[in-house]
Amino acid sequence: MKEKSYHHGDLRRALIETGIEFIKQEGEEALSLRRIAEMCGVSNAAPYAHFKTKDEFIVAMQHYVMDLFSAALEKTSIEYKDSPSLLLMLGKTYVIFFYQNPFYYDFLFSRKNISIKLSLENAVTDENTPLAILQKTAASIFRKVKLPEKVIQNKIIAMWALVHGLAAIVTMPNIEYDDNWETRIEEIIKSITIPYQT
Amino acid sequence: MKEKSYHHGDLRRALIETGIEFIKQEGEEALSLRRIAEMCGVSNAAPYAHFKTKDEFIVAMQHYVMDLFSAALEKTSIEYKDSPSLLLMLGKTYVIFFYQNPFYYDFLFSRKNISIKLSLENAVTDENTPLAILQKTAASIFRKVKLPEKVIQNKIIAMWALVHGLAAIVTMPNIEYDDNWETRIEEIIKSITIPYQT
DNA sequence: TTATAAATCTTTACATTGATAAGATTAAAT
DNA sequence: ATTTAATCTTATCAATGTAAAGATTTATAA
Repeated sequence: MKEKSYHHGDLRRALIETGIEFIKQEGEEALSLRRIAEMCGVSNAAPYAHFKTKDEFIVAMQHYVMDLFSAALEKTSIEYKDSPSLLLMLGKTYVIFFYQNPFYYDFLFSRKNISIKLSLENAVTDENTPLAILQKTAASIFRKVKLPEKVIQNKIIAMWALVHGLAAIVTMPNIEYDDNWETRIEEIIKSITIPYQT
Repeated sequence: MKEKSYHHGDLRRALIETGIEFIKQEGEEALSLRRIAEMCGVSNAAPYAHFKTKDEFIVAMQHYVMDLFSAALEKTSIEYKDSPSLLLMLGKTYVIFFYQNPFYYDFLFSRKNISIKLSLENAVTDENTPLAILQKTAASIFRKVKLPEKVIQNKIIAMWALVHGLAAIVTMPNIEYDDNWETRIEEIIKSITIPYQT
């Protein structure tokens, strides 16, 4: 731990962590590379030794946050292993993760940001992407009911869409709702048996 | 139609329409107020006679696009009035709207942008917001089944989350899927009767 | 060890952008 | 017709991403 050396020592990590903390509180829109550099005590051009461009920096942070997200899902996956409410709890975890850090939603999923490959059909279940985890669980549950593969695939996507949409909704800044989303989310997911027509 | 007068004549409208066309093709991230001004044949400061700030310009465009969205839903609402598949078709329209113009999704819903008030509980059904339209329809359908009000509210939110999430998914740039989303969407929405547990 | 190379950081500089101020031109109002 | 308000232009500024050139430290190789 040097006091004030020319070299920072661990700038790359410092930039990422400072940047993520900033995004967590103020959102990506407000993030300026120069300010993050300043917060880390280095000059404005220093980050360019570690990231070719600001976008590359963003991508690095995304992977960091995406790992947090995956970890949350995996934790639930283990905790509720073999429980009949596993899928429900996974969905709840999905939503709560963003509910607790609203800025992460846009940061991970806004159109220009998505650097994570997602696959719908025949998910690569050996990967630990959030989608893969959800897919794997949903698939194993749905397959217990004998149904055409296509229907199962559709159900998986529907389940994903439901929780993803809920995440989008609960992170909207101008949404009005009475309190306790956290308990409500579970009820909403359960209510999914909607009597749509034809 | 003057050829080249000092005054533009209808600059405000021109800016909005040019801006929206730009967003439709390149997304909001790429939009610069100066470039839009240039495209309209005026100087860089001209827009400030019509919008105090860039954000105000953005909000104006959002309302424009949101109106397009509402109109699409209302059209479906009329077309399938009294049809048993009304809700399904509304949901499909919701998703297709963004599927056809992916950049609109982020533009309307990205966190910093949402200037439209949304209400979950006891929706203001006399307004023509997309949510209100969906809510009104869903409510009238769900209420035919005798259920506690809270359950109905949950189902409404679930329905909204499902289509909103689908919209988010189909507009993701890195998502892989085989063709014909348009026909698929309907099947996915229908498959919503998911056998979740507990 | 020492000379050379590579990595990391600073300073300077530039182009783009949102925004403001001062003034020119036109349209509206009295 | 004179005044007033709206609209537009031409500077100008500060913040930002980024490139270039050089300084300082670390790593490598002789």
